Amino acid sequence: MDINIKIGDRIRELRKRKEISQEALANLAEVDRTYMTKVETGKRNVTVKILEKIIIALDTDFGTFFNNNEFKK
Amino acid sequence: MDINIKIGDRIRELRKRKEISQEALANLAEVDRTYMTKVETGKRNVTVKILEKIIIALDTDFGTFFNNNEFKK
DNA sequence: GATGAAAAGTGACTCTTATGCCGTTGCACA
DNA sequence: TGTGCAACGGCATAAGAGTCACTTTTCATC
Repeated sequence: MDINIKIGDRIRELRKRKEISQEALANLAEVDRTYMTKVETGKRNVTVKILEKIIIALDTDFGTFFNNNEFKK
Repeated sequence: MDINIKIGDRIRELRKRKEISQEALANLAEVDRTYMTKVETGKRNVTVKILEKIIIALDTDFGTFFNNNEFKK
């Protein structure tokens, strides 16, 4: 599966777990609300810096974010 | 520490473990040799797709790549 | 120590794409 | 029928991807 879709799915999963909206997460990560939609739906190929902002906004870290079966070969 | 430097360091670590040159890794990942240098030294803010190519070239996966103390908060 | 080759790093450049920001739409539900 | 949330398309601009000529470092061998 496409890596951007996997990442979008993972962001959505962690966001729902926190019970916040895309807009709230976007504000925490300091990115645009409509951009966050595109990231979650796998339509954007994000850079590491942006992904870091989102991961921090989700109150987690890269190790935890990628510690998921979808990211194991 | 800057996330791009952390990632560059991690790539270097795994590359050395495989005992191959930047050029060899660059060829495997299908990126330019000088581009690989810049990634390893943290001078590029790579996109997820490029990082994926490098991770695959290193014969690993995202889960393993980020399963490292540098990526835990 | 000198020397040469392989490996790694740098600066500058073009081309491509990520990012930020619009307006608008669809949906659920009070 | 209005409000919150999510998704879409398009555009401008900033920044990433890709490449080249050149320099510096590394290191084995003399």
